[in-house]
Amino acid sequence: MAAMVTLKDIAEALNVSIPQVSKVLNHSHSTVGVSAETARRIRQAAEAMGYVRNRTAAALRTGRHNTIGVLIQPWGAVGSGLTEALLTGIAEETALRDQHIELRFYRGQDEFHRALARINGAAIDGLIVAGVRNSECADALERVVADGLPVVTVHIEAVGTLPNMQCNEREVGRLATEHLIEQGCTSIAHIRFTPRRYEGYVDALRNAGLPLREALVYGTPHRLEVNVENGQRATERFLACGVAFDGIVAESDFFAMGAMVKLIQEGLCVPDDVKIIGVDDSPICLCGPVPLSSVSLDVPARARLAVRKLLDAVAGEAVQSITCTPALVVRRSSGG
Amino acid sequence: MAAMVTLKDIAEALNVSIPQVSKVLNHSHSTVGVSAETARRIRQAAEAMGYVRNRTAAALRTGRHNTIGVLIQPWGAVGSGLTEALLTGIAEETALRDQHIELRFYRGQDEFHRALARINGAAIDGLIVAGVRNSECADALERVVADGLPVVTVHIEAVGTLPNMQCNEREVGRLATEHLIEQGCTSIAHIRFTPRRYEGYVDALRNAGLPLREALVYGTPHRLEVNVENGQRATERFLACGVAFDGIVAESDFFAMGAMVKLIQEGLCVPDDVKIIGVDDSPICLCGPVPLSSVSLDVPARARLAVRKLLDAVAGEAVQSITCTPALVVRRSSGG
DNA sequence: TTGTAAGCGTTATCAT
DNA sequence: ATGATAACGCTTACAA
Repeated sequence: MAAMVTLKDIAEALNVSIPQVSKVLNHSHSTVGVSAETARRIRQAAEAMGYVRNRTAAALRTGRHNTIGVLIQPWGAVGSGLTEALLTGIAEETALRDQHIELRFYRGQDEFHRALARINGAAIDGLIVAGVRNSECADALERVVADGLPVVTVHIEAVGTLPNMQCNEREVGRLATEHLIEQGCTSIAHIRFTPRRYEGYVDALRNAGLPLREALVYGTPHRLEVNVENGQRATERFLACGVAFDGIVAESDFFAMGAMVKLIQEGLCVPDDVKIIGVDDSPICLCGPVPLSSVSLDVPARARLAVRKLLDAVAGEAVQSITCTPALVVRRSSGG
Repeated sequence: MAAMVTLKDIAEALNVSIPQVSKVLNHSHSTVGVSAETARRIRQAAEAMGYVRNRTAAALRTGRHNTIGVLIQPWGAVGSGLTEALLTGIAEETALRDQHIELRFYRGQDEFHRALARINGAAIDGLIVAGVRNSECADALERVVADGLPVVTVHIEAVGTLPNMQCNEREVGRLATEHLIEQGCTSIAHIRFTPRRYEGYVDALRNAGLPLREALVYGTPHRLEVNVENGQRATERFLACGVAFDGIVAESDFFAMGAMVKLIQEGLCVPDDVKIIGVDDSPICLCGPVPLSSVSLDVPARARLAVRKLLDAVAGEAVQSITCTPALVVRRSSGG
């Protein structure tokens, strides 16, 4: 480890006291209590000697680490790009505000608790959590909050009293379905997984006076089953059930891609015979035979919001959940 | 901020000295110099009072932060999942070794230098960098190393003297091409971007005594052009050039997906008429009409290796670049 | 085995 | 405007 320049080194070199140097270099820009001339000399010396502030010492003294913990469960289907979107969003905002990121992943519930214990080692000012799935984890988080560490979550829906940066999930289903209706579809199938989006789908049909047909709704119970294969399987069912359809609302782009592939295999044309829309606006939307329309959950924006709100909380403000509006991303698969 | 229990609190509660408590709680498991009984009491009290070690104070004292910096340029095409694979690989290994991660992204060269300056604030023991593209950045890194902060990179090829966890890139091209040859292809096209993989492609053709045809090689000069559209465009060219072909080695899964889509549109059958293989083994391999064979660069393994080697370097060992061997992932698109 | 003392680099308080 | 002094919580020598 080479020369690690400290305040002391500069103070000695200039024959001034350490606090003087500290005030000039690290106390933002309010150079109160230091003459302009001394300040200039100090700044110059610091530059020349290559001073870089020791964050650790400052943190120990002030109790502020300028670091936020990020605890996430790899999110969405692998390949959806949601985790990456979340991280880059958080990273952008933290960089803007001169904050650092301490990252930790977890998978199951056991890992969650261990990860939480580790990351909560008094080196962060607050915590962003993505992927809290059950109230048991939420309890652990509430305890952390009670201990003085602010927490903001970025997840589908709020758990407990933790402020969550969320999307209007019902609107997701409604938006997608309404879009297909506007494009002229009158019989719309749905590949589902979560209840809210399904409700939105039902809302849209109802509002348009279209019937809801059981045979045109296919659901998978487990997260892991949100994949291309199940999109294909769902579409096979739709084709076999005898009820004609001209649109598919898939609540995941993976489902949608599977549906598209199956339809084309069967000689149908997308979007002319059947229009399709997915959810997530993931990179795979551009990988198929026809570019896939989708509903964006605007993860990067929510991530940035999470950082801002967390810093507010660190500053002592009370923060609450925020619900964002999903956005339509129209491409060829929906005939737009 | 609620009760923050310190060594002092425990020491006072038990009428022992602070160092005693420190030895028992934080000095791993070598409880030398402390009676079994005292140790037991201390551990019990710590548990009861909810002690959690103040990493910041320990770091200030010891100079060891148990934290590694991760500085990455979002990697590969968006959606390739490489960034996520890299991060989860690093995270797994660091978790195993009780290390923490400080994360920072950068995009252009300017951001690189700013990010490097920020992350190098004496709160990390070493640095993993992914995405160094030019020697100018490498110089900055070498300076950091000279200042005492070990650096390990995870990139396509080593830059300067920085130890790099890399893949045998020539082997990537060779492996993919040989696989198609083994599957019976005798006229293989190539959608290229990097020189090494192209060389591997040429090697394989040569070894098999197959001719190299200019018309069956299509390349894009810029990274950003590694996408599905250019895969389609390349395939159009191949189809139009008049030279028959029965295989395509695409050096990216995106290229490969574009090729697959185009071939099927033209009424050709994959893999019967044309076999295809990509590179990256990304999630999109499973999104098309036919599951895509690919060559895996084994990013997670290289990420874990990077952590291990970096910690070795932190411990004072000299570390050198390591070259991993790519692995074939056979799926239907190559007839395997 | 146990306790005392010093110090990591910074910031905050209080004299001067 | 400036400087002396203490303190953040922990670890390491060294003395008892």
